[in-house]
Amino acid sequence: MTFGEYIREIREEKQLLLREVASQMNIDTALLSKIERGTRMARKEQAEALAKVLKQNKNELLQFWMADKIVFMLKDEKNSTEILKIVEQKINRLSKK
Amino acid sequence: MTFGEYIREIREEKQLLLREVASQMNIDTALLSKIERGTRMARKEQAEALAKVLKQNKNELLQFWMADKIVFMLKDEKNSTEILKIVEQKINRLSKK
DNA sequence: CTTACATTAGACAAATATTGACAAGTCAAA
DNA sequence: TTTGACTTGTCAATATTTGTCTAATGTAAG
Repeated sequence: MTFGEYIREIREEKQLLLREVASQMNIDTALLSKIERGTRMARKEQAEALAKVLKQNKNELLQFWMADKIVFMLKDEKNSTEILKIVEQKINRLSKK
Repeated sequence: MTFGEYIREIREEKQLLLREVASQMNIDTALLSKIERGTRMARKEQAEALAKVLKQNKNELLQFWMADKIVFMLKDEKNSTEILKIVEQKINRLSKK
C-alpha cells in the first residue's frame, strides 16, 4: 500500500471529502487528489499537514511517507534487494558512530 | 565508505589525475573533485562513465551509487532502521507480483 | 623563495524539475 | 439535466541542480 492509498483509506473512513481535507491543508483539491492517487508526491509539510488533519501520528506518517519515496527510487531497479542490503550496512555503520 | 571515497580510492590506485578522469568523462575537473568529496552527487550517466573510465563493473558501481543516494536521504532520520524495514516489506511485496 | 601543477572553493548562469493553481473533463446519484 | 465529488491536462512560477569559470589553496621540486 502506497502513502497515497493509505491516506485515502483514512480519509474515507472518516468520511471526509477531498475538498474538506485539501482546504484544511491550504492546497487545491486537485493536488490532494493527485497525491492520493500517487501521480504527485506530497511534500514533507503536506505529509505533516495530513497527519494533523487526519489525526494520525505525525512521525509514523512521515516514516511511511519517506519509505514511499525510497520505494519509488527503487521500483525500477532489478537489484533493489541487493541495494537495500548495502544501505543497511552503511546505516548500521553510521549509527554506531 | 561513500561512493565518492570509493572512486577516489580507485582513481588513486590507478594513479590517475582528476584532470585525466574528468576529461574522459567530459566534465570539469572541479566537478569530479566535488563528486569525490561528496559535495556534489554524481548523476547516473556520470556514475556509468566512471565505471567505464575506471574499468569497474557498471552494475556494481551503479548499485553503490544508488545506495549512496538512499543513505543520503536517510542520514538525518532518527528512525532510519524502522523506515528501511517498511521499505523492505514494500519491495518484497512488489517483487512477488 | 619561486615555479609548476593538482586540487578545491565559491559564485554564477543555464538547464531541469517541482510545485500549485486553474479550467475543463469524467462519473455517479438524484 | 443538474449537482457535487473527483480527476486530468496544462501552464507559469518557483526552486533545485548542474556544469563551468575564476580564484584560491596545497604541494613538491628546483
